Amino acid sequence: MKKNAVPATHEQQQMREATALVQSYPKVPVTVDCVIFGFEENKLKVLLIKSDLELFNGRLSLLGDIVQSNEELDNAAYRVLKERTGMNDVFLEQVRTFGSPKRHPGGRVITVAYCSLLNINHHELKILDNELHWHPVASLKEMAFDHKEIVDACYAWLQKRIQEHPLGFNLLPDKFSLRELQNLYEAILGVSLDRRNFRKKFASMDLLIDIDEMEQDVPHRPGKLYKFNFEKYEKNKRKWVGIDF
Amino acid sequence: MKKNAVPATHEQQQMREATALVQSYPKVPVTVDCVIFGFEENKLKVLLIKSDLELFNGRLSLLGDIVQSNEELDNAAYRVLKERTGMNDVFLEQVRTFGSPKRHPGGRVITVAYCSLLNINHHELKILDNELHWHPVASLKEMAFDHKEIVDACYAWLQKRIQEHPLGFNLLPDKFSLRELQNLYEAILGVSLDRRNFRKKFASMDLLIDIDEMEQDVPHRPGKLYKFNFEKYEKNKRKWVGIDF
DNA sequence: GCAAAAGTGTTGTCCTTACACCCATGC
DNA sequence: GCATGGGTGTAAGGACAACACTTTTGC
Repeated sequence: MKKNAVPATHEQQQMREATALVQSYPKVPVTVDCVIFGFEENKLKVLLIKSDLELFNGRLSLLGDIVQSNEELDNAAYRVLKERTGMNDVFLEQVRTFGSPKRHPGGRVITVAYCSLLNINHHELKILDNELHWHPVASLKEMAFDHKEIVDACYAWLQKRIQEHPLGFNLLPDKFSLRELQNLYEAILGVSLDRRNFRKKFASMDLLIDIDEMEQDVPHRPGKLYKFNFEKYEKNKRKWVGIDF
Repeated sequence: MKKNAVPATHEQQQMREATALVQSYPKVPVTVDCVIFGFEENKLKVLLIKSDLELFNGRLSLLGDIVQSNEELDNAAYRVLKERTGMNDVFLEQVRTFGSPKRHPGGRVITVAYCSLLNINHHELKILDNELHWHPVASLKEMAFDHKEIVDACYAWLQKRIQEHPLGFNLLPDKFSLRELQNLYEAILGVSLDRRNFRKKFASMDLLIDIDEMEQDVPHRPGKLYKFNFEKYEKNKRKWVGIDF
């Protein structure tokens, strides 16, 4: 649509007002921090570096970065993932924003926490700067900033989400045995589950594809391997209504 | 602990580094927006104003404000609530952060969305600036900024949360009938529920206190009034483990 | 007495849980 | 042949869904 002079000027005037308003606001640096979970040796692990800041004396820190001026928050998180693991087709979801004025010793920084799940074996850690490594979640002690609190929040989020959505499969290889799947659930939820009931449960959901292959190189009877049927799940997503508290 | 000169200087040096780092970061204005839900005439409603910005030509907007330099995010949201409803003992929870670079016409503004629940009758709207009013959620059309998207996200959040936690009672008077409670659930979830099963469900939870009062001034047989037993609920919060998707 | 909503039980189905034995493989 | 985990079925109990009639009150 072609604009004539008068409304264009009026619009421009309104834009100037809006811009002036935003420029009058106090500003604060905003970062994203990624809590990247993986599963290895039957343990839930999280990808961490040693903090850059001397102040923290080598304590562990999440992978994070400043959000660039014209960058979507989600994209900033994907960028961090890409830079550190080389992957961009990874599960990622915003969890919560942490903005306590004292959380960063250098001044106020607000951070948006993202949770990400990936299969450790599929992702070579490209960059070993700052001693990038996987750490078992269960044995984390003090961390830099409020990063322990962020990890705890994401872990609680994961525990809840994994019971309601098939996120867990992002942590496993494409092909997995029911034992691996059960180990994953037991490790993340911190419970032990009845093997027969667990298998029955997944059998009744009918979301696992039997690919007619067996485990290799295990020192016992090999188990069958399965894939998760994401298409079928997406089609039949249930709308559950109930009251339960 | 008294510090001697050398470590103090070292610490100060580290602090200067940290501060310099933070000051080098790009900065962006951060706001909070409150999605304040109420329940009236068997409808879920949300508290909105008409946008200040001429650009939006009177479209509806959430209640929000800039986060002050040394303010906790939660406190900023409580402040907004207090300013508009006069109340500070209100349910409030962070839901999600919206940070698309184009969401504000005056430049980039990141906003942290909060969801809040209150009983409309207990809260006189103190300030009727900008035509502060309750609007039925079901009939919301276009809104200013991305506020429709934020309301939708908070509504979805509420639908999910109300099934797992007793949030709904924040929307009702202290004393309520089972009918009112059921109306609330039906309105929020958008379903109709079997009256007998609904009552049995709550009876079996044993979290409603029969206060031995009846409804007044209803043009039909009055129902019993109840209070919700928050203490008992807090004590017996269940740890549920199951897989369901 | 009529309109309007309150209050109340039973039954079948399904899901969950608890539980024990034989089987296939590597060593 | 033994150690290790794979694979399977059943029975009981609890939760949920479906369903209809009587009671109380205001008018």
